[in-house]
Amino acid sequence: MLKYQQIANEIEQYINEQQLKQGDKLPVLEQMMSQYAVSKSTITKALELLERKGVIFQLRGSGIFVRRHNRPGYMSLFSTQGFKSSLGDRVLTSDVIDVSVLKPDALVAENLGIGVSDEVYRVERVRYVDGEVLCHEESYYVKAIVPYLNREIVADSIFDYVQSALGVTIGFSDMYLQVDRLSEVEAGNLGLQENDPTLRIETIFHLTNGKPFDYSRITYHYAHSQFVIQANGPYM
Amino acid sequence: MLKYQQIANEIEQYINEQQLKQGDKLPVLEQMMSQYAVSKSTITKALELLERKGVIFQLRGSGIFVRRHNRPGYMSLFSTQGFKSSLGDRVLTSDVIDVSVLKPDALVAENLGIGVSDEVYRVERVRYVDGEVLCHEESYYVKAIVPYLNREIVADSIFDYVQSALGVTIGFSDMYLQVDRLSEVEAGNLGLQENDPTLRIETIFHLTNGKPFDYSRITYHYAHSQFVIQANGPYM
DNA sequence: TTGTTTAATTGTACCGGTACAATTATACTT
DNA sequence: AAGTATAATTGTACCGGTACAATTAAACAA
Repeated sequence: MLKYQQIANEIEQYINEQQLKQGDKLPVLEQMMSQYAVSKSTITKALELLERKGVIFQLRGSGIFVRRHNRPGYMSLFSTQGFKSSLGDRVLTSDVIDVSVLKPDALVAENLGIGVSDEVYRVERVRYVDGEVLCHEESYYVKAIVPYLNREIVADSIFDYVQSALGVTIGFSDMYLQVDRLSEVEAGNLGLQENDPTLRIETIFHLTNGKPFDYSRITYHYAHSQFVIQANGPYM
Repeated sequence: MLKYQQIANEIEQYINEQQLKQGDKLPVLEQMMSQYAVSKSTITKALELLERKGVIFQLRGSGIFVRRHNRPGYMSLFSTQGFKSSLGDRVLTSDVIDVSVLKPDALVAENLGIGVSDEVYRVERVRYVDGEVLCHEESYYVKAIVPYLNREIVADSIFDYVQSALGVTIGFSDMYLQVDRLSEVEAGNLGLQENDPTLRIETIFHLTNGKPFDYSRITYHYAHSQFVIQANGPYM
């Protein structure tokens, strides 16, 4: 692991351990430099990472402070790798409905940047938080990149598997959000009524080299899905 | 304006002018260094800014490439300053319903980190894109920070005013998303029916020094609001 | 042709430095 | 006490450098 990542983790851990709150001040840069025995730019890089994550904010001439939202029960939309990290002590489970290999339809192929004759894995599952329905997910993985999946892998975290076993790293993703009503079938999946409100999120996940490898459509149960986004500055 | 910001703008402009598409390669770092006559770290900083904005992605050993989503009609959730920038050629207008000074209730005070006896501006408006209802907004500004507002300012962009006239700069914001049904009153505001689906977004905007200055509640018209989020890497 | 090794390309990590602007604390007025 | 100039604190912009890992291209072998 890179130095600046490691340091970022340690600082975040320190904040949690000390139970620092919104506005609390962290040690100054120079102290951190000697504390971790690295150069200024490495510390700066670690802090920048934490700033992007929404953990701290920095104020020139003043110091480095803890930033923290204080609404429990909201999931971060950006725990790109599943929701694991932002769930706290809540338990995430999945019902796997389908894992199969097939040829994508035109829309899926388009979103994955492949041809309709290239194969994809189709995964369908319903996800629960503490036993309550969170969402229904239908996702497609490019088989050339993810050559093998099974129900065990899919029941756990697909992203963990892809990263550790296959050694591919996720680069960036485009998410499309939309509010709509549920169809009859969708309502059945979520234990709701037809025409009930829902949040639909389509996401295209790309590898670091820019190639799409996963296109997923998620419909959220409106009552059990609340999201928080911590945005930074005018430039985001 | 800072060098690296300026350069970031120029590169983005270059991409637009040349109509570069997803995956197209930009000049290599070294060439950019000489092109803009700055050091490597300044170029790096500019590129990092563009990467965060979702304009490019960088691949070590390979080059710098254009990243671009291609779905028209989706607004970026992160044009923190109103939606101006992501609207393209569509026209944003507002009906101002209320601009008044009052004492906040407990909830508003809590979110703004002030007391119930401190004054706030209350602004209520309905916003339209190309004449169609986009959302209903109710927002509260800390009067100590934004000492004056009127209907003209509010009809235009409040954020532009706050930044240019008052010289305060927006630092970061926490957004809370939730899907729900509309109440009768809300439905009236948006020209919809009671119980129709909606996306509610509460946002707390902070200055660079971490102080909240604006708390807003927006309810979106489900048919006219589609959002895109361009997320970066595992660390977001 | 197809795979394999080697070399060139290219962005990133990390170092260490100077200058400076924003904030905060201090000393000094009035 | 209350404002005002002054100095100390502190993060950020920007420079220039070395080392290296990931990618790609070139050379080579089967």
